[in-house]
Parts: sequence; C-alpha cells; structure tokens
Amino acid sequence: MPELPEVETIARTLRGELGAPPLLGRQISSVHVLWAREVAHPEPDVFTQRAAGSTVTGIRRHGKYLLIELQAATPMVMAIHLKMSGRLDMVSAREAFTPHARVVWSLDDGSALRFEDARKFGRVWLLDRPSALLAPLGPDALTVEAEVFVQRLRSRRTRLKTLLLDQTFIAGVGNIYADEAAHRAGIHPCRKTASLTDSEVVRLHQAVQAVLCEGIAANGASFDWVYPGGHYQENFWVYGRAGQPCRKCGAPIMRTVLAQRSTYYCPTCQPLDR
DNA sequence: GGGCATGTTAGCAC
DNA sequence: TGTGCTAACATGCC
Repeated sequence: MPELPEVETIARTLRGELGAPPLLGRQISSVHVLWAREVAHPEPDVFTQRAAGSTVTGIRRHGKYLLIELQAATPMVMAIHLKMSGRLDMVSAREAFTPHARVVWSLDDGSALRFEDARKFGRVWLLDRPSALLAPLGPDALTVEAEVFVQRLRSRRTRLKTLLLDQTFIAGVGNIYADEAAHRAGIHPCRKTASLTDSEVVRLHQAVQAVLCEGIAANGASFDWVYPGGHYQENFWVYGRAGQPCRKCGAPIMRTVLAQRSTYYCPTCQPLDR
C-alpha cells in the first residue's frame, strides 16, 4: 500500500486521530520478531530486549518512513518502512500471529501492534536517532516549499517521472502519486527536467501536494489484495486506467514503462513536445 | 506458467 | 560525478 498518503494515514490512525484505539501512550510489554533473518535491525535479540518496557511517546513520518518515538532509560526511535506489501494494524493479542506477521509488539493493555508483510521487503529499525537513516532523503513531499522544490529540480537532469520517484529529491512520492501529479500538472512524465518552464515547475509542485492531500483526505488508496481502508483509487485520473477515456479530455489513457515502472498518462493533456 | 505488483538498492556502463 | 539500466529481494494474485 505505501506511499506518503498511506503512511500518513497509518500515523494518524496510530495516534488515535481516526477513531481507533491509539498506539500513542501504550507501553510495549514484549516484542516478537517472526522473520529473524532480515526484517529487524539490529538483530532480533537486541531489538526485542531494547524495545520491551518502553512507552510510545510520539508517532511521526518522513516520506514513506513511519517514526515511532519510544521513551525508556534512553529515548529511541523505531523506524518502519513498509516497502511494497507491508501493513501495520492494532489488533487483539489473539489476532496478532497471522501467517504473514513479521513483527508483533505486545502492549500493556492486551492489544498488539502487528507488522504483516507478505513479500518480506519491509524493514524495522530501532535507533537512538533516525538521522543517519533519513539523511539520504530529500525534504518531505507534503511540506516542501515551492522555492526549495524549484531549486532542487533545477539541479537535476533526468525525466520528470524518474525525478518524482527519487526519494533523494523529495521523499514520499511513489508510482501512483507520481503519475497522478504529472497528469494534474499537465506535463508528460517523459519530459526532461531541463525542458520544464518555471511556470510548469511551480504547477508541478502544486500538483504533487494537491494529489498527496487528496490521498490523505481519502485515507489513502487501496486496491488488490494488499491494503483495505482507503478509497482514493476511486479518484484516480490516470493510474491503472490504460485504454479508458481521460476524465478531462476523453482521449484514451496510455501506458508505457519508465524508470522500470508502469506509467500512465494522457497524450492530449500531457503532450511530449512543446 | 507468465506477467504483474503502491519500493529500494547494488553493480555496472557511459 | 551524475545518470540510467538491469537484476535482485520474496511472494501472491490474475
């Protein structure tokens, strides 16, 4: 599921802002690492021992990373990246140990936080501070200022779609929101950054933040078997709509492959030459 | 069985 | 040094 709006929705859920019982304020009584080979850093013994007994004092997000602040003898941060198929859910202790559960945090009220990940790409880290982990990332896509966005874009020479997916440019945009933002801005995803006019770059910045905000307002997008909950998929203008009419101009949406990812665009609303 | 998948990264070529 | 391409990670769905 996880691009910025989906991770933001999880953060809000775990803070208790969407009505569900919060993780915020709970104490972790024990940790169970169920896929020992890779999922947790540091190694499971150290991870479980250090996290047990700590209390959740904050839940933040940068790009696609969820950051859970823990208070113990020394403060720590648990960073979680869901990659392609990870999910995080508050469940009862009884429901916690499902076939794809990779890490389970048992909590002081008898509930549990469960990290499920069918494809095993997701990772969790327990850190004194997350600065080294986050250092390569660009500013968060939701809050990056227009001037910073323009300045960073002007220092890159690549195609628009490649740039939007590059987490060192801005952090949080993935394949869906990249295509939706490019369509909203009326810019072909294959355009070279150097060819973009100043007004196009400003439009792109606004489009990125608009589609991310809409995604958050819809509690994210969900489709196929991975993630239930959000409904932004009902509002896609291009993603996954190859052959269907553009909701703006009626021309059939095209699919191509760019930066090794499926890329959807409207050939009329997003002309390549200008 | 083949193709596809909301993500990232190492290795290599230019 | 920056950019781009491929393969790899591991699994499930259609």
